[in-house]
Amino acid sequence: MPSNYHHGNLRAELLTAAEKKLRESGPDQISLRELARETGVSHNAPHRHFPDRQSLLEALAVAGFERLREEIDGAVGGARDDFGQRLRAAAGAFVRFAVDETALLELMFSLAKAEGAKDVAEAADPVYTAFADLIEGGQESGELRSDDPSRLKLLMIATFQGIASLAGTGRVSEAEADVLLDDAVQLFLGAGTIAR
Amino acid sequence: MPSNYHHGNLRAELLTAAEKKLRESGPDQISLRELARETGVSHNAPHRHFPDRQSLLEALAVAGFERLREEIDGAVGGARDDFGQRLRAAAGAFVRFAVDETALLELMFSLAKAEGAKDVAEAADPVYTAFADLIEGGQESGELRSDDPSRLKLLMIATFQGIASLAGTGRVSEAEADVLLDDAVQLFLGAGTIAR
DNA sequence: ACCTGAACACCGTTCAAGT
DNA sequence: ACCTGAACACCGTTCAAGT
Repeated sequence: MPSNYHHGNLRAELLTAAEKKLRESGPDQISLRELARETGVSHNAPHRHFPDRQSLLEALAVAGFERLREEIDGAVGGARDDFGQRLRAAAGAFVRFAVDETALLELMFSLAKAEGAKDVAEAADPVYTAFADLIEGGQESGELRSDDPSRLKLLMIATFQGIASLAGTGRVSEAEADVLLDDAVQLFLGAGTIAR
Repeated sequence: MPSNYHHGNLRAELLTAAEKKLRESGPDQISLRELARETGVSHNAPHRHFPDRQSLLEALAVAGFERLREEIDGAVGGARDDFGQRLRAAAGAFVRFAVDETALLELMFSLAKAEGAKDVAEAADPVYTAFADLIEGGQESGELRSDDPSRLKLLMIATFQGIASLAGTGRVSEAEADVLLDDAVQLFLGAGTIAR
């Protein structure tokens, strides 16, 4: 039953190969035909799993958001039961992802806003929700001030997003990003000055 | 002297057409052959100005950074002679650019980090320098605390970058981005709480 | 359902040639 | 210097066909 009809997980194999290519050479270098060649199927076999090139990219983005979500959740779960620690862990996981998977994250954000890619936007949602829930929890427990919850929440997300962007594009090193994250969390927790 | 050899500003015309295409359809839809067709030259004429597709994209990014720099400088110059106002104006110009030229800014950042594109990285530098100089000026005049200049500076740049990213990808509206900018500036100026 | 093979239009890039 | 025209290899996409 190995059957010349391939193993049945062609879709997964294509995605893995595409992710590798994305990491090494960027999204422009992802070619359906080349992926098919590498996977040992006809140039047309991928079409059954991904109707066009765009849908392959979207699938990559969806999987990326799912993985990012898992890593944020994992980091939060592994942190001490203290709001500052959990927030720091979540943001740290985000920045780590931005450094390790720069091209993928770029693709993810790029498609999440694209008109056509509804599924990508849906996959992106839980990531923002994860941050939002965490922050709202801190506000409810009083660990974070809550003069205007939604504004503070957005500002925090923006800041983490910005640090991830700087780190992802190499404008700050990972060590500098860690310091930035510490400073940002401390600032938001209202600990006073930014730098000790 | 109109000469069938085209007008002499083929390069500029190609860039303009490419920018339009980028805005309307994204970078993937930029095709040298199509630009040549639209401009009324042979499919090979662009090659004299841009040796390959990548160099056209890099030229777009370089021009983009130059324009962004000009708009930031213009905004700062037009603001009141008060650090908070000038900072707010600079960040506002940045966010406006992110909203109006989302695809271009995405391309700019993407190429500024790319290994090969040294000229793009060089064009990007003045933009960061503009923010850095502004912030350092505020620290020197005492309008901005300076416990640790470089850390605060990076955190501010990251925050503005994040707000621009949220606004550019449509995750916040332009009005929300304005509020975010106000909050961020107020926070950094140490005015106390984030929300009044 | 899943894959193959041929065909079409398009693209980037290169080369030889024209003015 | 700047542009043309032909040629090459590659690509995404579609269609008819095989199992």
